[in-house]
Amino acid sequence: MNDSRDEPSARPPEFPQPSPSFLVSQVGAHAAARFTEALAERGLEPTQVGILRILCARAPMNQRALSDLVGILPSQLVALLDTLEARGLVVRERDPDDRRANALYATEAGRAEMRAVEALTEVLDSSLFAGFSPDERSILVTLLERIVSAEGLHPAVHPAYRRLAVEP
Amino acid sequence: MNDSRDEPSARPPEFPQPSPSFLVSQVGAHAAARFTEALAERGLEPTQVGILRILCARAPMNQRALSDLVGILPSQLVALLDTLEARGLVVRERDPDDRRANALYATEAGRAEMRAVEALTEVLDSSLFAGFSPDERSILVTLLERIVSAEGLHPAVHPAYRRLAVEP
DNA sequence: TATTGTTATACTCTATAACTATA
DNA sequence: TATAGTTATAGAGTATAACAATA
Repeated sequence: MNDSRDEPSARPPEFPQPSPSFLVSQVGAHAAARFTEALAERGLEPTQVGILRILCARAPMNQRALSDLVGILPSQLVALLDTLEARGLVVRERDPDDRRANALYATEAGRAEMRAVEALTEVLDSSLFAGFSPDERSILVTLLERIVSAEGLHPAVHPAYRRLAVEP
Repeated sequence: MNDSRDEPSARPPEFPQPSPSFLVSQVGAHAAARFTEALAERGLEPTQVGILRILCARAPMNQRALSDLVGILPSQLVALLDTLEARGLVVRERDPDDRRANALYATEAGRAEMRAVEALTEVLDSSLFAGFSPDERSILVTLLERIVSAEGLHPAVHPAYRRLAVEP
């Protein structure tokens, strides 16, 4: 780690200037890794949080709709929801209108867990953007949100669930 | 205003403002996915390019050093280099100073391939940052590079290759 | 004895298809 | 017949250990 604050990174001269795409992917993967680390302290994985996040915002929802939204196969959703339900964060209720379908809800404990994860994320933000002024942080967010919008990404769905891909 | 038009994804009100960490990870994963797609047209995978990039910049290098740098296990490096060597992008020569070790080099074809990948990356940049002015693009790059520096990332090594090292 | 590259193998994810119960 | 959820299984990917050659 570098203890000099605003000093530009010491780029080895033999490596060319990386592209903006590479940079955002590199920093994004690092942020994801640090988030995964932080979550581990609560015994959670990013995918579980991704599902919990959706169910806190959009309930009830059946498994097919959830599968389509986040891009996780219905068959793997089963085990994922089993874990979340066993921990009391989510419930499956039978949909009275279609008895084949499960109506998924986040429980109150699930909402509390989600709030804890959000607190943990704020700590991560403080660490990752420690050298940033409020203005700089806000500029970065604005620029990234324009890409989210222009690329048609769902604002709360992480694309890595759809397929694990690495680097540009 | 902008309901379900073909307007780029407005934020559904039930989802809270995402954290900067989530945003950079989300956009980064999307950029990575698009890069993977683009690479597929050349029959390459991101990991192969990551190795080729290193060997174009730093040669000769043995497999142990490469493994340590990019965080790929020595055993998986074998098959990876087999593929790159079979395609003529990389060569293994025996290190005369230490006959256990291979001296790895990118070939001229490997360098040409790397240039093609860089051209392809520029196309991706143009698409991903299409709505950005040169100033905005440069601001984003500067902010991201400060994180690369502050977090001690190697400017040319993608963190997703790195395994979580377990100390014995 | 330790290290480099390699192989063999065990383990873990992911994807596909089959099964059930509803519709 | 088709669909929601589940289960079973095959395939891909990843990690660990053993091995030969060399130091």
